[in-house]
Amino acid sequence: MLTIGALARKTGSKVQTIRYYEQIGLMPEPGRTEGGQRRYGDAELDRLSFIRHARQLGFRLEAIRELLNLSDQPDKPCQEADSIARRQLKQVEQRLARLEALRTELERMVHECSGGRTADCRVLEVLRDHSECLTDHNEIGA
Amino acid sequence: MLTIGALARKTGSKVQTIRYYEQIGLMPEPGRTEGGQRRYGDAELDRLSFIRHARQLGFRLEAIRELLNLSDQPDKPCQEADSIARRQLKQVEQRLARLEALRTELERMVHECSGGRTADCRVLEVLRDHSECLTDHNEIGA
DNA sequence: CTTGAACCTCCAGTAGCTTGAGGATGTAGG
DNA sequence: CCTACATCCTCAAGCTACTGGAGGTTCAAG
Repeated sequence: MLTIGALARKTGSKVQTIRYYEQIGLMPEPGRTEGGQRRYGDAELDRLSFIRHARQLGFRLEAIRELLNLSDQPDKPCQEADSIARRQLKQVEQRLARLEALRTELERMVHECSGGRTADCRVLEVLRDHSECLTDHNEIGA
Repeated sequence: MLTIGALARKTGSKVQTIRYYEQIGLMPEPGRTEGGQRRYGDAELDRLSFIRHARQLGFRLEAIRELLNLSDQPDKPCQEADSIARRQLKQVEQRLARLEALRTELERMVHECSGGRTADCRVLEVLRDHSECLTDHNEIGA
């Protein structure tokens, strides 16, 4: 039986985050000691690991909730899980493209700022001047 | 003279976002019509473009605030702007690395899910099983 | 039995907006 | 000049995914 702190250490989460997950119904209400402290078993460790891992992969909590529901019903076709992953992949690729453009621009900014005065500084120019923009002007994603 | 809606269209922002920026002091209070509607000139258009662009480059509003303060005092050395950009570049490179690992993992998930039942689905397996994780288990960054 | 780390609940705050209610303004067409 | 209606206004609350703190209790070691 694990305390909440031990569970946090094992999964790399924070204690408050676990309580938050419980609050929003992503983690179940665990057993308690006489004194009211939470105690966790292996099922909860697995579940939280799943959540942690999915979060690190960029899944939103709602998507994770869907995935957890799916994995509770193993006889359903997995199309749904697949499409969630596909959606995720698409978003990741968009973010990558934007970040790569951003890196290029920032590298240029840093290289061209050679320690002059602000008035000559490319860092500010690049941000001021739209025509030098290498990125497309779409939404900034979540 | 631009209405707030026209300014929004020109910069690709939303009307409410512009009002929000005004509220937090990132945009100045503009002139108003007799009836109380906001009217913007070129200075505001430039400033908002700057903000939009910087946001798309991943700068936080606080960093943007710093940059705007800098660009209001063009006689200062630009070291400060440079160091902001450098900080940003470092973060971007970290995010890129994480996202690339993520893409690999998601691609694997999507390719290996061959339309079976949920119980056989790699998407859920990969998320369940830590040993298959290709990403490092660090913080998910903002 | 004491000590101190770890636990508890509840509440507020964070970023960066977004949405909605309920009402006023501005402008184009008739 | 008047009407319609898109756009504007303010204010307030809501969103995601946590994080931090206050103030108090429990647990395990020594």
